[in-house]
Amino acid sequence: MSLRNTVEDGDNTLCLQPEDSEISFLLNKFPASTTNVLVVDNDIITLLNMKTLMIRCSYQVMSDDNQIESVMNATKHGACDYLLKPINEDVIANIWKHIVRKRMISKPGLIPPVQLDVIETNDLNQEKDDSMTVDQGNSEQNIDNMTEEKATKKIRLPRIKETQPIQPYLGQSNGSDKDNDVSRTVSQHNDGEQNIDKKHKKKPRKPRVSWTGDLQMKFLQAVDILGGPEKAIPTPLLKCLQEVNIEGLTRDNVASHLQKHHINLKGNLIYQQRREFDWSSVCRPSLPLLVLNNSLTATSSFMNSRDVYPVQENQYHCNNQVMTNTMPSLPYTNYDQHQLQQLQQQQQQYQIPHQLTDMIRTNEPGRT
DNA sequence: AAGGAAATAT
DNA sequence: GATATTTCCT
Repeated sequence: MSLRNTVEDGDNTLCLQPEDSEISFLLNKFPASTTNVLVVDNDIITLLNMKTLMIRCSYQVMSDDNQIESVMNATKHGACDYLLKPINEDVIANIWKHIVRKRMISKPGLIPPVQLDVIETNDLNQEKDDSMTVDQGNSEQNIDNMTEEKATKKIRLPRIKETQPIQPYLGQSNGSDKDNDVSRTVSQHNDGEQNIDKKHKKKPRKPRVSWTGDLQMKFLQAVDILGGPEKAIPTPLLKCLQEVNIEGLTRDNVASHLQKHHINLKGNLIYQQRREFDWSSVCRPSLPLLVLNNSLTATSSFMNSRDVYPVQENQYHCNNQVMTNTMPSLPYTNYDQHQLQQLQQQQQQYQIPHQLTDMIRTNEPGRT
């Protein structure tokens, strides 16, 4: 299955050049109904099924094609994606993101400032739930446990800083009534006793930046531009992001997100494999194609789990782990037929390794 | 200012 | 309890 915005405009330079007016529209929601999808398969039943799915997701199905050549053609013309079945509906529902992403890459300068998805942390919204908030009260105990624990690692003094005469944090005490809840009573009790310590002088926190959607997408692009996660460092990263009109981020925001990004990558078993292949060289000018196999769902380790973003680079989920497929991928540059065939053969030889999944199972701690 | 870790919010 | 994000420290 290949996907592109249209195959009609004949030139094979990137023909995805959004108009200004189109862009702001895009940033909010890409209209599935203007996305043309070419479905290719040699089985007519599959074709029909796929067509149904596509239509259900409001895509325009141009044709149900079973010609390999169509794939090649589409690829040449900038297909964003190439999936093997079976494909679940989530994948389909999110196809449009590729187009948005591609457009962003092709015309970063045109993109209007992205409004950060900021979550207001209103102190007064404490009233939302009563689910186990005991922690607040316990945190003092924790400090003791921790210091003990830290002794083995690094000795770092707990952050206790008293600057001003402590002002008891009343934020939640005015929670009207509805606190017939034990946890709260407990914590309040503690506060009453020894509020002389700890950081009760709550300095207002910055609103949280939510690294989802466009922001995350651009973050990843910026990381790529800087030479990958190992080379990217906060300040240049911040500048990159500002260049694509993302404003309002601080260096700290970026640094911390980068930190998390690193942690995520380290958690990835196959990270080493990934490093062996210089993806950045492939990904930069255009995205690699991805082949999905069996029921593995591709996703980005960088996205939040609630974000369905099925085809990010070359990763997929497997047994709750993010795996990386090291198969060489097809960039959509102007390969001649022969080169394409060679690459395709390489791809076919490469099966997403069931050995890997087996290996992981074997290494799983035995359950009882 | 980078990197890392604690604190805090979700 | 786990994660995400901010804040602080070296």
